[in-house]
Amino acid sequence: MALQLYDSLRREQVDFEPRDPGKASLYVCGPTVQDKPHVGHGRASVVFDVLRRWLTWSGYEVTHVTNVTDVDDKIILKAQLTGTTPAMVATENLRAFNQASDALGLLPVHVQPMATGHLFEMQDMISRLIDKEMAYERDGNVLFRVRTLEDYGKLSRRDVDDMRGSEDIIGAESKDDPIDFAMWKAAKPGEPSWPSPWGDGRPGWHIECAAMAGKHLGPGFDIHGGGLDLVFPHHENEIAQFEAAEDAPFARYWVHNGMLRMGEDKMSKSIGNVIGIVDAVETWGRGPLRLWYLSAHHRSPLTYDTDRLVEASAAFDRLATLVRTVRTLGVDPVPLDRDDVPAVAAPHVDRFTVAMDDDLNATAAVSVLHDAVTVAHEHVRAAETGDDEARTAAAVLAGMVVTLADDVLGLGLGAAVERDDAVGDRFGALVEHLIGERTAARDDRDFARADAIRDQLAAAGVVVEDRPNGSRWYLSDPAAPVAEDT
RNA sequence: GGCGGGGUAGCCAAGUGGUAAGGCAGGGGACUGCAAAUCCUCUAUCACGGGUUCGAUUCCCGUCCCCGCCUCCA
Repeated sequence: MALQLYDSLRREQVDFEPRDPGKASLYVCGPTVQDKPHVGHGRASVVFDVLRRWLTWSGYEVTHVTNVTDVDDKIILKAQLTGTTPAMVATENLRAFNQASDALGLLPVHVQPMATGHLFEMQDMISRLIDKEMAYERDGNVLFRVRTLEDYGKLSRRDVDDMRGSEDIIGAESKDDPIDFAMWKAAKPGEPSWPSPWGDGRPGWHIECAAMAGKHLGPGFDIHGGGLDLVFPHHENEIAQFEAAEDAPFARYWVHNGMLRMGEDKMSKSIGNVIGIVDAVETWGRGPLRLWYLSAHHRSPLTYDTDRLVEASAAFDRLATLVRTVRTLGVDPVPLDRDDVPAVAAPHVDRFTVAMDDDLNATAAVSVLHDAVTVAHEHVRAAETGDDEARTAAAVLAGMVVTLADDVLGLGLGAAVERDDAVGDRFGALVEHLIGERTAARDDRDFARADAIRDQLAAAGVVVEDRPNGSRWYLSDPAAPVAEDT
């Protein structure tokens, strides 16, 4: 059993067979840098980050490209409203986007092409379409002649005869056909523009992805991803332009992520319910946030809701607790080697693999992790009464959980626990001293003093728990607020 | 109106032609000086009505309801 993906174009789940054996190419539509990224962008980022991580785990050499749209109407408008330049708006928000990506623990993409850096490639593609008479110039604009493509609409399953057309750049009456869309837009006063065979202007949105995916990954690359809301017109038009210009298939698989909702409402600036990615990471922590992102199938809608983030935090703590508990046994979790899976871990790894291979069923995969945690805790119980074999099993299972959670799901579980070590290096002696005093008090059955010390430590953010083999401590998570917060 | 996706326990959410994972919350028990953590345990006629079938939550038809896209959007 190997990876299967649901392909939006074929409308069914199909085997993943890459263009080049052993390699996987991934193009994901990135942001238009008009504003700071919000948690909706984060969902798409995380979904495809997990896909990329799973492909890598599965042995593929992955090339991950995510573009940046750094020139468009909204960026220009934003610049006009704030009295700055489109380039400054784009640069500032691109920086915010990359900062948010780091906070989310996204693996850096291999190529981050920008529209303004690919004017030549876009103009070249447009020229070839004009030569083929599949595009035409009108008042400095260039439009794609939709009806010249027999299979236009195959991705979004739209019939050209049912389409109304839009006035994206010039009035419908000025077009040969109202449904033709702009590939090159003639310059308007005060707007950024570049020279072209058709006069100064700037590229249309859809042409950039067609040109850049083609340039960086080549015809027939493997996976094209993006939000479900991009299916039409964006992706439909990408396919149209690319396949018309190149006479070659564009992408082998189309993967789309579902939209994010804010309670009953759609996340929308006008409602004022936009949550920034960096804010969300600071509030909830990377692990809980990503666990929440993965709490629904990637094609299903997902709702941003405080209660659900609290649940995700609790679920994440359950994973972290196992790691901490295992370490109190005097052993460290043993990282999982995918090429040499220990027998105790094998059934879980197999189930995890089946789940992920099944169109990236991360929700089921997470449940496998939870099952493994339960089994590991059973081993911990036995280990605490001196069963060395059980101790080893617990360490192996905990390591498996950490490796899968971090390498594949990107939760940052190991890092969350390492933070305790970092603090321990500086203040550990102090904490240990207090715990020693508390232990002495408990031995004297002076529970009032023992509880006072525990309360004191708790006030400082140090949680003390008594285990059969002694007391342990760890930091309460600052990124796990109470339910009523926010 | 067109296209598409859904309705599974208090909540979130997988999944299967042979009575349904996991998490969170809650009840009970074990453990603990008390906690915490952990383990065990309890809680679902799978929207409604038909049909196919030995048997459907899972397939088909219909009904009701929800959501997304059809204009910019991850």
